[in-house]
Amino acid sequence: MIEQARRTQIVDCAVEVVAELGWAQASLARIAERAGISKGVISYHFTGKEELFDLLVSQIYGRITEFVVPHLDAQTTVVGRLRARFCSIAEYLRAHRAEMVALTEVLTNLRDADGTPRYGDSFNEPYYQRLEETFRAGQESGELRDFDARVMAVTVQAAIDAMVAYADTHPDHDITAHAEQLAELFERAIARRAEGEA
Amino acid sequence: MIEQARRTQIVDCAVEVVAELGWAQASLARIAERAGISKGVISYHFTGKEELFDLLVSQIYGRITEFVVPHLDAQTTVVGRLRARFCSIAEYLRAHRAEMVALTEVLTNLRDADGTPRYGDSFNEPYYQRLEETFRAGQESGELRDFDARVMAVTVQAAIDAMVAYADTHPDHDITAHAEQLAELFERAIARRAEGEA
DNA sequence: CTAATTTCTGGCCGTGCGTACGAAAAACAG
DNA sequence: CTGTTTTTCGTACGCACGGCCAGAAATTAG
Repeated sequence: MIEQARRTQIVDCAVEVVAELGWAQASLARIAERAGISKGVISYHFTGKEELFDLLVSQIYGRITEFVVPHLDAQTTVVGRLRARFCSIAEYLRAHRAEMVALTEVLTNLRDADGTPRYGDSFNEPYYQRLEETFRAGQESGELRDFDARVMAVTVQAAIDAMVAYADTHPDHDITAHAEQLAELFERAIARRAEGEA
Repeated sequence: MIEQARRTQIVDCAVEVVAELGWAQASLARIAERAGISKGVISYHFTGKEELFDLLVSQIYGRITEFVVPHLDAQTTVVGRLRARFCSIAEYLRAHRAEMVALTEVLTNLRDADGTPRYGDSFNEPYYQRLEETFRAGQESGELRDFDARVMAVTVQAAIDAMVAYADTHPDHDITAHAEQLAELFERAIARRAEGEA
Protein backbone atom coordinates (compact mmCIF):
# COMPACT_ATOMS: atom_id res chain seq x y z
CA MET A 1 0.00 0.00 0.00
CA ILE A 2 1.35 3.36 -0.95
CA GLU A 3 1.59 5.69 1.98
CA GLN A 4 -1.65 7.62 1.55
CA ALA A 5 -1.31 9.50 4.82
CA ARG A 6 1.65 11.46 3.51
CA ARG A 7 -0.40 12.73 0.60
CA THR A 8 -3.19 14.05 2.77
CA GLN A 9 -0.70 15.53 5.20
CA ILE A 10 0.99 17.41 2.39
CA VAL A 11 -2.36 18.59 1.07
CA ASP A 12 -3.36 19.80 4.53
CA CYS A 13 -0.15 21.79 4.81
CA ALA A 14 -0.76 23.20 1.36
CA VAL A 15 -4.17 24.39 2.54
CA GLU A 16 -2.59 26.13 5.51
CA VAL A 17 0.13 27.78 3.49
CA VAL A 18 -2.22 28.98 0.76
CA ALA A 19 -4.75 30.27 3.27
CA GLU A 20 -2.15 32.15 5.27
CA LEU A 21 0.27 33.40 2.65
CA GLY A 22 -1.74 33.34 -0.54
CA TRP A 23 -1.17 31.47 -3.73
CA ALA A 24 1.85 33.47 -4.84
CA GLN A 25 3.83 32.44 -1.77
CA ALA A 26 2.78 28.82 -1.84
CA SER A 27 5.83 27.24 -3.40
CA LEU A 28 6.59 23.57 -3.03
CA ALA A 29 9.56 24.51 -0.86
CA ARG A 30 7.34 26.43 1.56
CA ILE A 31 4.78 23.67 1.74
CA ALA A 32 7.52 21.15 2.44
CA GLU A 33 8.95 23.41 5.10
CA ARG A 34 5.54 23.70 6.75
CA ALA A 35 5.19 19.92 6.67
CA GLY A 36 8.65 19.50 8.15
CA ILE A 37 9.83 17.38 5.23
CA SER A 38 12.21 17.74 2.34
CA LYS A 39 11.06 19.20 -0.92
CA GLY A 40 11.74 15.98 -2.73
CA VAL A 41 9.08 14.14 -0.78
CA ILE A 42 6.41 16.08 -2.58
CA SER A 43 7.89 15.11 -5.90
CA TYR A 44 7.95 11.53 -4.73
CA HIS A 45 4.26 11.40 -3.77
CA PHE A 46 2.92 13.64 -6.50
CA THR A 47 3.74 13.78 -10.16
CA GLY A 48 3.87 17.55 -9.89
CA LYS A 49 2.34 20.67 -8.49
CA GLU A 50 -0.73 20.16 -10.59
CA GLU A 51 -1.65 16.83 -9.07
CA LEU A 52 -1.17 18.16 -5.56
CA PHE A 53 -3.56 21.05 -6.01
CA ASP A 54 -6.02 18.99 -7.98
CA LEU A 55 -6.28 16.75 -4.96
CA LEU A 56 -6.63 19.78 -2.71
CA VAL A 57 -9.49 21.14 -4.79
CA SER A 58 -11.36 17.88 -5.07
CA GLN A 59 -11.01 17.17 -1.36
CA ILE A 60 -12.31 20.54 -0.18
CA TYR A 61 -14.93 20.70 -2.86
CA GLY A 62 -16.12 17.24 -1.84
CA ARG A 63 -16.44 18.24 1.80
CA ILE A 64 -18.41 21.35 0.99
CA THR A 65 -20.76 19.47 -1.30
CA GLU A 66 -21.22 16.77 1.29
CA PHE A 67 -22.29 19.41 3.78
CA VAL A 68 -24.45 21.55 1.55
CA VAL A 69 -26.40 19.05 -0.51
CA PRO A 70 -28.46 17.59 2.36
CA HIS A 71 -29.58 21.09 3.27
CA LEU A 72 -30.75 21.63 -0.28
CA ASP A 73 -32.57 18.32 -0.47
CA ALA A 74 -34.48 19.14 2.70
CA GLN A 75 -36.24 21.94 0.84
CA THR A 76 -39.11 21.57 -1.58
CA THR A 77 -39.53 25.05 -3.01
CA VAL A 78 -37.01 26.78 -5.23
CA VAL A 79 -36.93 29.77 -2.89
CA GLY A 80 -36.30 27.45 0.03
CA ARG A 81 -33.50 25.67 -1.80
CA LEU A 82 -31.86 28.94 -2.69
CA ARG A 83 -32.05 30.17 0.88
CA ALA A 84 -30.59 26.85 2.08
CA ARG A 85 -27.77 27.25 -0.42
CA PHE A 86 -26.79 30.68 0.86
CA CYS A 87 -27.14 29.79 4.52
CA SER A 88 -25.46 26.39 4.49
CA ILE A 89 -22.47 27.72 2.57
CA ALA A 90 -22.23 30.58 5.05
CA GLU A 91 -22.38 28.08 7.89
CA TYR A 92 -19.61 25.98 6.37
CA LEU A 93 -17.59 29.10 5.71
CA ARG A 94 -17.86 30.15 9.34
CA ALA A 95 -16.57 26.78 10.51
CA HIS A 96 -13.89 26.20 7.87
CA ARG A 97 -12.67 29.59 6.82
CA ALA A 98 -9.13 28.54 5.93
CA GLU A 99 -10.39 25.79 3.64
CA MET A 100 -12.63 28.18 1.78
CA VAL A 101 -9.91 30.78 1.40
CA ALA A 102 -7.48 28.21 0.10
CA LEU A 103 -10.03 26.77 -2.30
CA THR A 104 -10.86 30.16 -3.74
CA GLU A 105 -7.21 31.04 -4.03
CA VAL A 106 -6.34 27.84 -5.86
CA LEU A 107 -9.37 27.93 -8.13
CA THR A 108 -8.61 31.45 -9.27
CA ASN A 109 -4.86 31.11 -9.60
CA LEU A 110 -3.91 27.59 -10.59
CA ARG A 111 -2.82 27.42 -14.22
CA ASP A 112 -1.51 24.53 -16.17
CA ALA A 113 1.64 24.47 -18.21
CA ASP A 114 0.49 26.68 -21.06
CA GLY A 115 -0.69 29.40 -18.70
CA THR A 116 -4.43 29.00 -19.12
CA PRO A 117 -6.48 28.87 -15.92
CA ARG A 118 -7.04 25.28 -14.88
CA TYR A 119 -10.34 25.89 -13.16
CA GLY A 120 -12.00 28.51 -15.22
CA ASP A 121 -15.34 28.48 -16.82
CA SER A 122 -15.62 24.75 -17.04
CA PHE A 123 -15.58 24.48 -13.27
CA ASN A 124 -18.59 26.70 -12.71
CA GLU A 125 -20.58 25.30 -15.60
CA PRO A 126 -22.10 22.37 -13.68
CA TYR A 127 -23.28 24.75 -10.98
CA TYR A 128 -24.83 27.01 -13.55
CA GLN A 129 -26.63 24.16 -15.24
CA ARG A 130 -28.09 22.79 -12.03
CA LEU A 131 -29.22 26.24 -10.92
CA GLU A 132 -30.70 26.83 -14.35
CA GLU A 133 -32.68 23.61 -14.18
CA THR A 134 -34.00 24.51 -10.76
CA PHE A 135 -35.07 27.94 -11.94
CA ARG A 136 -36.73 26.61 -15.06
CA ALA A 137 -38.67 24.07 -13.04
CA GLY A 138 -39.82 26.84 -10.72
CA GLN A 139 -40.89 28.94 -13.66
CA GLU A 140 -42.92 26.12 -15.15
CA SER A 141 -44.57 25.32 -11.84
CA GLY A 142 -45.53 28.96 -11.50
CA GLU A 143 -43.52 29.58 -8.35
CA LEU A 144 -41.14 31.92 -10.13
CA ARG A 145 -41.55 34.83 -12.49
CA ASP A 146 -40.12 34.85 -15.98
CA PHE A 147 -36.43 35.72 -16.20
CA ASP A 148 -33.22 34.58 -17.89
CA ALA A 149 -32.24 31.51 -15.90
CA ARG A 150 -28.62 31.59 -17.06
CA VAL A 151 -28.03 35.19 -15.99
CA MET A 152 -29.69 34.48 -12.67
CA ALA A 153 -27.53 31.42 -12.11
CA VAL A 154 -24.35 33.34 -12.89
CA THR A 155 -25.40 36.14 -10.57
CA VAL A 156 -26.32 33.84 -7.71
CA GLN A 157 -22.95 32.12 -7.94
CA ALA A 158 -21.21 35.50 -8.09
CA ALA A 159 -23.09 36.63 -4.97
CA ILE A 160 -21.89 33.55 -3.11
CA ASP A 161 -18.30 34.00 -4.24
CA ALA A 162 -18.43 37.65 -3.23
CA MET A 163 -19.74 36.69 0.21
CA VAL A 164 -16.83 34.32 0.68
CA ALA A 165 -14.31 36.85 -0.55
CA TYR A 166 -15.73 39.63 1.58
CA ALA A 167 -15.75 37.45 4.65
CA ASP A 168 -12.12 36.67 3.96
CA THR A 169 -10.97 40.27 3.99
CA HIS A 170 -13.35 41.37 6.75
CA PRO A 171 -12.93 38.93 9.63
CA ASP A 172 -15.58 40.62 11.76
CA HIS A 173 -18.22 40.50 9.08
CA ASP A 174 -21.46 38.76 10.06
CA ILE A 175 -21.62 35.97 7.50
CA THR A 176 -24.89 34.55 8.73
CA ALA A 177 -26.65 37.87 8.35
CA HIS A 178 -25.05 38.29 4.93
CA ALA A 179 -26.49 34.97 3.79
CA GLU A 180 -29.94 35.89 5.02
CA GLN A 181 -29.77 39.18 3.20
CA LEU A 182 -28.89 37.32 0.02
CA ALA A 183 -31.76 34.92 0.54
CA GLU A 184 -34.23 37.78 0.84
CA LEU A 185 -32.63 39.66 -2.04
CA PHE A 186 -32.96 36.80 -4.47
CA GLU A 187 -36.34 35.70 -3.20
CA ARG A 188 -37.68 39.09 -4.21
CA ALA A 189 -35.77 38.88 -7.46
CA ILE A 190 -37.13 35.53 -8.60
CA ALA A 191 -40.52 35.05 -6.95
CA ARG A 192 -43.71 35.79 -8.78
CA ARG A 193 -45.37 38.87 -7.36
CA ALA A 194 -48.47 38.47 -5.21
CA GLU A 195 -50.52 40.28 -7.85
CA GLY A 196 -50.30 38.59 -11.23
CA GLU A 197 -47.57 39.75 -13.57
CA ALA A 198 -45.78 38.20 -16.49
CA MET B 1 9.98 66.98 -21.87
CA ILE B 2 10.10 63.31 -21.10
CA GLU B 3 8.81 61.25 -23.96
CA GLN B 4 5.28 60.64 -22.76
CA ALA B 5 4.16 58.96 -25.95
CA ARG B 6 6.47 56.03 -25.28
CA ARG B 7 4.81 55.42 -21.94
CA THR B 8 1.32 55.28 -23.37
CA GLN B 9 2.52 53.16 -26.26
CA ILE B 10 4.02 50.66 -23.85
CA VAL B 11 0.86 50.66 -21.75
CA ASP B 12 -1.26 50.05 -24.83
CA CYS B 13 0.89 47.09 -25.78
CA ALA B 14 0.63 45.81 -22.23
CA VAL B 15 -3.17 45.95 -22.54
CA GLU B 16 -3.05 43.92 -25.73
CA VAL B 17 -0.70 41.31 -24.35
CA VAL B 18 -2.63 40.88 -21.11
CA ALA B 19 -5.95 40.71 -22.91
CA GLU B 20 -4.73 38.13 -25.39
CA LEU B 21 -2.38 35.97 -23.37
CA GLY B 22 -3.45 36.57 -19.80
CA TRP B 23 -1.54 37.96 -16.88
CA ALA B 24 0.72 34.95 -16.43
CA GLN B 25 2.19 35.35 -19.92
CA ALA B 26 2.54 39.12 -19.75
CA SER B 27 6.23 39.45 -19.01
CA LEU B 28 8.11 42.63 -19.69
CA ALA B 29 10.00 40.81 -22.43
CA ARG B 30 6.76 39.93 -24.21
CA ILE B 31 5.39 43.44 -23.89
CA ALA B 32 8.61 44.86 -25.25
CA GLU B 33 8.51 42.38 -28.11
CA ARG B 34 4.95 43.44 -28.92
CA ALA B 35 6.00 47.07 -28.87
CA GLY B 36 8.98 46.32 -31.11
CA ILE B 37 11.44 47.73 -28.60
CA SER B 38 14.09 46.39 -26.30
CA LYS B 39 13.25 45.25 -22.82
CA GLY B 40 15.45 47.92 -21.32
CA VAL B 41 13.31 50.71 -22.73
CA ILE B 42 10.56 49.76 -20.33
CA SER B 43 12.97 49.99 -17.45
CA TYR B 44 14.01 53.39 -18.68
CA HIS B 45 10.49 54.84 -18.81
CA PHE B 46 9.10 53.08 -15.76
CA THR B 47 10.63 52.48 -12.38
CA GLY B 48 9.38 48.91 -12.56
CA LYS B 49 6.57 46.59 -13.47
CA GLU B 50 4.44 48.06 -10.73
CA GLU B 51 4.42 51.57 -12.11
CA LEU B 52 3.60 50.32 -15.59
CA PHE B 53 0.53 48.43 -14.50
CA ASP B 54 -0.53 51.12 -12.06
CA LEU B 55 -0.67 53.47 -15.03
CA LEU B 56 -2.57 50.86 -17.02
CA VAL B 57 -5.16 50.48 -14.29
CA SER B 58 -5.64 54.19 -13.69
CA GLN B 59 -5.92 54.91 -17.40
CA ILE B 60 -8.55 52.29 -18.13
CA TYR B 61 -10.39 52.94 -14.92
CA GLY B 62 -10.44 56.63 -15.75
CA ARG B 63 -11.91 56.01 -19.19
CA ILE B 64 -14.63 53.78 -17.83
CA THR B 65 -15.57 56.24 -15.12
CA GLU B 66 -15.61 59.06 -17.64
CA PHE B 67 -18.07 57.10 -19.73
CA VAL B 68 -20.30 55.76 -16.97
CA VAL B 69 -20.70 58.71 -14.62
CA PRO B 70 -22.69 60.93 -16.99
CA HIS B 71 -25.17 58.11 -17.49
CA LEU B 72 -25.62 57.87 -13.76
CA ASP B 73 -26.05 61.59 -13.28
CA ALA B 74 -28.77 61.65 -15.89
CA GLN B 75 -30.95 59.58 -13.59
CA THR B 76 -32.89 60.84 -10.60
CA THR B 77 -34.18 57.67 -8.97
CA VAL B 78 -32.00 55.05 -7.32
CA VAL B 79 -33.52 52.34 -9.47
CA GLY B 80 -32.77 54.41 -12.56
CA ARG B 81 -29.21 55.01 -11.50
CA LEU B 82 -28.67 51.33 -10.86
CA ARG B 83 -30.08 50.40 -14.26
CA ALA B 84 -27.87 53.03 -15.88
CA ARG B 85 -24.88 51.55 -14.07
CA PHE B 86 -25.50 48.06 -15.41
CA CYS B 87 -26.33 49.17 -18.92
CA SER B 88 -23.60 51.74 -19.41
CA ILE B 89 -20.94 49.36 -18.18
CA ALA B 90 -22.29 46.71 -20.52
CA GLU B 91 -22.19 49.22 -23.35
CA TYR B 92 -18.59 50.13 -22.61
CA LEU B 93 -17.72 46.46 -22.30
CA ARG B 94 -19.16 45.76 -25.72
CA ALA B 95 -17.07 48.50 -27.28
CA HIS B 96 -13.82 47.96 -25.37
CA ARG B 97 -13.68 44.32 -24.53
CA ALA B 98 -9.90 43.99 -24.52
CA GLU B 99 -9.54 46.88 -22.10
CA MET B 100 -12.00 45.37 -19.68
CA VAL B 101 -10.38 41.96 -19.86
CA ALA B 102 -6.95 43.43 -19.25
CA LEU B 103 -8.20 45.55 -16.38
CA THR B 104 -9.84 42.61 -14.66
CA GLU B 105 -6.78 40.47 -15.21
CA VAL B 106 -4.43 43.06 -13.75
CA LEU B 107 -6.68 43.94 -10.83
CA THR B 108 -6.98 40.33 -9.76
CA ASN B 109 -3.38 39.31 -10.33
CA LEU B 110 -1.05 42.22 -9.73
CA ARG B 111 0.81 41.83 -6.45
CA ASP B 112 3.49 43.97 -4.95
CA ALA B 113 6.82 42.79 -3.73
CA ASP B 114 5.65 41.01 -0.58
CA GLY B 115 3.08 38.99 -2.47
CA THR B 116 -0.08 40.69 -1.21
CA PRO B 117 -2.61 41.67 -3.85
CA ARG B 118 -2.09 45.28 -4.87
CA TYR B 119 -5.69 45.96 -5.76
CA GLY B 120 -7.67 44.02 -3.25
CA ASP B 121 -10.35 45.18 -0.98
CA SER B 122 -9.20 48.76 -0.84
CA PHE B 123 -9.91 49.16 -4.51
CA ASN B 124 -13.58 48.22 -4.25
CA GLU B 125 -14.21 50.10 -1.06
CA PRO B 126 -14.96 53.48 -2.69
CA TYR B 127 -17.50 51.80 -4.94
CA TYR B 128 -19.13 50.14 -1.98
CA GLN B 129 -19.37 53.38 -0.07
CA ARG B 130 -20.93 55.32 -2.92
CA LEU B 131 -23.43 52.55 -3.58
CA GLU B 132 -24.22 52.38 0.11
CA GLU B 133 -24.88 56.11 0.26
CA THR B 134 -27.18 55.88 -2.72
CA PHE B 135 -29.11 53.01 -1.19
CA ARG B 136 -29.43 54.72 2.18
CA ALA B 137 -30.74 57.85 0.54
CA GLY B 138 -33.30 55.78 -1.32
CA GLN B 139 -34.35 54.08 1.86
CA GLU B 140 -34.84 57.38 3.64
CA SER B 141 -36.80 58.85 0.78
CA GLY B 142 -39.06 55.80 0.83
CA GLU B 143 -38.17 54.65 -2.67
CA LEU B 144 -36.45 51.53 -1.39
CA ARG B 145 -37.31 48.86 1.13
CA ASP B 146 -35.23 48.19 4.18
CA PHE B 147 -32.14 46.06 3.61
CA ASP B 148 -28.45 45.90 4.47
CA ALA B 149 -26.92 48.48 2.16
CA ARG B 150 -23.40 47.08 2.47
CA VAL B 151 -24.39 43.56 1.46
CA MET B 152 -26.40 44.96 -1.43
CA ALA B 153 -23.47 47.06 -2.59
CA VAL B 154 -21.10 44.10 -2.47
CA THR B 155 -23.58 41.95 -4.37
CA VAL B 156 -24.24 44.54 -7.06
CA GLN B 157 -20.54 44.95 -7.68
CA ALA B 158 -20.12 41.17 -7.79
CA ALA B 159 -22.93 40.91 -10.33
CA ILE B 160 -21.17 43.44 -12.55
CA ASP B 161 -17.83 41.69 -12.25
CA ALA B 162 -19.47 38.39 -13.05
CA MET B 163 -21.10 39.89 -16.12
CA VAL B 164 -17.72 41.10 -17.36
CA ALA B 165 -16.05 37.79 -16.64
CA TYR B 166 -18.83 35.78 -18.26
CA ALA B 167 -18.77 37.97 -21.35
CA ASP B 168 -15.05 37.38 -21.54
CA THR B 169 -15.29 33.61 -21.66
CA HIS B 170 -18.47 33.54 -23.76
CA PRO B 171 -17.88 35.81 -26.75
CA ASP B 172 -21.36 35.25 -28.14
CA HIS B 173 -23.10 36.17 -24.93
CA ASP B 174 -25.64 39.00 -25.21
CA ILE B 175 -24.21 41.55 -22.82
CA THR B 176 -26.95 44.09 -23.32
CA ALA B 177 -29.63 41.60 -22.42
CA HIS B 178 -27.56 40.49 -19.46
CA ALA B 179 -27.42 44.05 -18.13
CA GLU B 180 -31.14 44.49 -18.51
CA GLN B 181 -31.75 41.25 -16.65
CA LEU B 182 -29.56 42.54 -13.83
CA ALA B 183 -31.43 45.82 -13.78
CA GLU B 184 -34.75 44.07 -13.40
CA LEU B 185 -33.33 41.61 -10.88
CA PHE B 186 -32.06 44.28 -8.55
CA GLU B 187 -35.01 46.58 -9.06
CA ARG B 188 -37.20 43.86 -7.64
CA ALA B 189 -34.66 43.24 -4.91
CA ILE B 190 -34.44 46.80 -3.64
CA ALA B 191 -37.70 48.52 -4.51
CA ARG B 192 -40.45 48.90 -1.97
CA ARG B 193 -43.36 46.68 -2.86
CA ALA B 194 -46.49 48.27 -4.27
CA GLU B 195 -48.45 47.20 -1.19
CA GLY B 196 -46.84 48.52 1.99
CA GLU B 197 -44.31 46.30 3.69
CA ALA B 198 -41.43 46.95 6.05
C1' DC C 1 20.64 -10.70 10.79
C1' DT C 2 20.46 -9.83 5.89
C1' DA C 3 18.42 -8.35 1.73
C1' DA C 4 15.00 -5.87 -0.71
C1' DT C 5 11.88 -2.30 -1.05
C1' DT C 6 9.98 2.00 0.17
C1' DT C 7 10.68 6.51 1.62
C1' DC C 8 13.46 10.52 2.39
C1' DT C 9 17.29 13.82 1.90
C1' DG C 10 19.85 17.59 0.04
C1' DG C 11 21.49 19.56 -3.66
C1' DC C 12 21.73 20.45 -8.63
C1' DC C 13 19.69 21.85 -13.18
C1' DG C 14 17.20 24.54 -16.52
C1' DT C 15 13.92 28.17 -17.02
C1' DG C 16 11.98 32.56 -16.84
C1' DC C 17 11.60 36.52 -14.42
C1' DG C 18 12.62 41.73 -13.15
C1' DT C 19 16.29 44.64 -12.88
C1' DA C 20 20.86 46.97 -13.57
C1' DC C 21 24.40 48.56 -16.49
C1' DG C 22 27.64 50.06 -20.02
C1' DA C 23 27.89 51.04 -24.65
C1' DA C 24 25.71 52.56 -28.94
C1' DA C 25 22.67 55.58 -31.25
C1' DA C 26 19.85 59.46 -31.80
C1' DA C 27 18.30 64.01 -30.83
C1' DC C 28 19.48 68.38 -29.71
C1' DA C 29 22.12 72.82 -28.51
C1' DG C 30 25.69 76.04 -29.25
C1' DC D 1 30.39 70.60 -36.92
C1' DT D 2 31.11 69.54 -31.97
C1' DG D 3 29.78 68.48 -27.44
C1' DT D 4 26.03 67.16 -24.51
C1' DT D 5 21.95 65.07 -23.21
C1' DT D 6 18.35 61.84 -24.01
C1' DT D 7 16.92 57.52 -25.53
C1' DT D 8 17.71 52.80 -26.96
C1' DC D 9 19.96 48.49 -27.14
C1' DG D 10 21.78 44.06 -25.78
C1' DT D 11 23.38 41.63 -22.20
C1' DA D 12 24.39 39.91 -17.85
C1' DC D 13 23.21 39.32 -13.00
C1' DG D 14 20.65 37.51 -9.13
C1' DC D 15 16.76 35.24 -7.72
C1' DA D 16 13.02 31.92 -7.07
C1' DC D 17 10.72 28.38 -8.89
C1' DG D 18 9.44 23.35 -10.30
C1' DG D 19 11.46 19.22 -11.49
C1' DC D 20 14.97 15.76 -10.97
C1' DC D 21 18.20 12.41 -9.18
C1' DA D 22 21.89 9.64 -6.64
C1' DG D 23 22.56 8.12 -2.53
C1' DA D 24 21.26 7.73 2.54
C1' DA D 25 17.94 6.18 5.74
C1' DA D 26 14.13 3.67 7.27
C1' DT D 27 10.96 0.11 6.85
C1' DT D 28 9.64 -4.40 5.63
C1' DA D 29 10.39 -9.33 4.15
C1' DG D 30 12.66 -13.60 4.38
